[in-house]
Amino acid sequence: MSLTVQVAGSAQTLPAGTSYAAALNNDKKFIAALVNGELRDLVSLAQDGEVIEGVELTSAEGLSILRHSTAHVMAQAVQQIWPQAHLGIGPPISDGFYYDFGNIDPLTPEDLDLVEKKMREIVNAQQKFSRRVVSESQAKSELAKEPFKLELVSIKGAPTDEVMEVGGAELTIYDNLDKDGNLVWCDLCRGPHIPHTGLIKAFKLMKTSAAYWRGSEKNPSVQRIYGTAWVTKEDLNGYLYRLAEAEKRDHRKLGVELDLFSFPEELGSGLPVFHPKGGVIRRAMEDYSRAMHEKAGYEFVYTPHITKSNLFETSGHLQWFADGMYPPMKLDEELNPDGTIRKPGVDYYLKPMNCPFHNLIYKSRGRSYRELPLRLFEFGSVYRYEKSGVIHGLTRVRGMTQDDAHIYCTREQMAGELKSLLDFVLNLLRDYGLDDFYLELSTKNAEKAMGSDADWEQATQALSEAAHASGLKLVPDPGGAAFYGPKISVQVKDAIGRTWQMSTIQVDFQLPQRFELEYQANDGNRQQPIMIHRALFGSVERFLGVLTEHYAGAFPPWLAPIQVIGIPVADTFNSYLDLIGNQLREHGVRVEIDKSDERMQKKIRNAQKEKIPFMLIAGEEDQAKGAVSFRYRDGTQVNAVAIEEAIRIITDSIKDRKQV
RNA sequence: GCCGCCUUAGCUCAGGGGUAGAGCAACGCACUCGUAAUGCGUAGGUCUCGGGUUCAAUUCCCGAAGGCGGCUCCA
Repeated sequence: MSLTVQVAGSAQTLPAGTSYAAALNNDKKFIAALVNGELRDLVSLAQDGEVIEGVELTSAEGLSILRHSTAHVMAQAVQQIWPQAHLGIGPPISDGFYYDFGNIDPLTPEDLDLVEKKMREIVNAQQKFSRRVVSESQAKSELAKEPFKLELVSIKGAPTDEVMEVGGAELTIYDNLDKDGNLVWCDLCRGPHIPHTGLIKAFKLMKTSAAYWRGSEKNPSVQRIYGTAWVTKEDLNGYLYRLAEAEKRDHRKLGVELDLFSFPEELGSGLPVFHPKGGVIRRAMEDYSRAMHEKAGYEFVYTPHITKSNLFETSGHLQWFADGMYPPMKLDEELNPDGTIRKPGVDYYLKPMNCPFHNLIYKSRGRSYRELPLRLFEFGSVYRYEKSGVIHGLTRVRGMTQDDAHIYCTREQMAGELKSLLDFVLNLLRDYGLDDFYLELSTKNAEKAMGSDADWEQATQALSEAAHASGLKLVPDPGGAAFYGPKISVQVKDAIGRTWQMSTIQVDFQLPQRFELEYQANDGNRQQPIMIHRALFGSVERFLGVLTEHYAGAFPPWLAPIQVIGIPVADTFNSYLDLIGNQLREHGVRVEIDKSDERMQKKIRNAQKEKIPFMLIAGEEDQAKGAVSFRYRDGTQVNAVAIEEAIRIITDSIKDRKQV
């Protein structure tokens, strides 16, 4: 009997019992097969009618398989060292893999070295990965000592994609066999795997941490070990180099080095202060944002940072968001001499969101349909009581300023408003130098939502249409919405490919109801407006943090704290540079002249470390020609530029918000 | 909030039961120089904070605060 299959696009007839490896000509570059769109081991047997393609180690799928197999090697090593350790799950992740273990003490860096050493032995032993289909009862008896695996076997009925140990039609165990075919170790796993461990040429264990079993706080903790694996040592080194580069961009580090901001311990966790240089950047960002909002028809409002609790009762925040709020301040309580309450106090809360305040502005008088859309904008400071473990530099803080606006419009206006809003958002982000985006659509979380399904449906639909109209990639985020409505968030990729959630646009039918917002329609009836919540920076703090990392601290001139530094070849040229500096200042340029006692070389080094966009160097030759010499941050120099030309170059780059 | 690790001068880091060191930065003096570090000198620390053990704690133990890496969560 023979099989007819498609191999790499061409029809072939093969004898029954042919493995995928053989079907693929035993080509060593393949480490797995893609069969009818599903990944399989090479040693599995081809079936009639299948469409077969080879998977190379260097492909995305190949790398995932390599990393998954490396996770198995690590688990084997861990169990060889600590036999009592229970196996959790061990999937590949971007750039690497992890494996979770129960019943094991937290690992030290020395422990990791030990595991790595054991892993090398396993790799050198070239163990084969051998797949074996088992029945549920067989699996349960073989895995009697693995409580987590038993749990996975019993949830197999409802397989989830993220648990790759089980899933698909059958349960499988992968045996690791030594050169003589003896069983060394085995693990419940869906597979596929690389043919043998010898293919693992470059790996490294990166870090350990605790994690919750199956991702839920309610479950027990497991110890997670993260590792990375690559096809070659060069790839591994390249990855480690990229990590080191990313670390150099860390805004927390640059914030200190460039004297931009700090987190004084005295203030408490997650509460930043901005130093003068950080303040310049922040003001430049905010000023430009204000100007653009003004042009786009927004009106500016101001609201206080605290309020009596009834506002947040009306808005529903105390019902749905209390965990994220600072506890209340109780004021004005009066007691009788016996200690009983004579006059109850009032709770005041720091505000976690600006929307209720803007609603009060809307409600301050009757509104006409002629006023809609009404766009209220505020740089609003909000405070959220974030759990201590989640605070992270400027990207996750407890006190922040949102560039927050609320748009009140009619149902008919909503779709158009959303489209133009998305356009406005993306253009503004581009002006700040971010131009690689995708969108995420966060929809209703059944456990944490108020309002009718129909309203949610309509709001989600409108957002979805606006998103599609933008032409950007749209990723669904089921259950990710806030309690009052669905949202689109703009995910921004930075210069080294990391994504950040920045802007959010949310449609809200609920708060207008809860606040009983109204407008008078052209037919004289009273109607309820729809509210759109939106923030472009997300928070000014986070945006500044992301920009710092995006630019690695080398801000474009329009944002740079010091735009130009004058460096004299010797101090006799100080006054000549002062002349140029004063002209630049008249154009509003932030310029300093370095008149310190240092040598010129040292001044250049200092300016370089401060990442100042323009160094203007002047000595005898320049002065004689009425010129200056440019040095840029990348080391290039342009000598003998006439003063007028120099001023034009600098002011143009600032005006155009160009990077230099 | 959970798990682990960390906290010594402004920064980066040595050190270690008998109250401390380096480099850079700061300050002073000399040097006046053409594209990433001139030389010499001076000053700077309740060793994060609070308890405990000890004749003696910055060092060992406990707790807190802050930080870092994850988990969970999120602008």
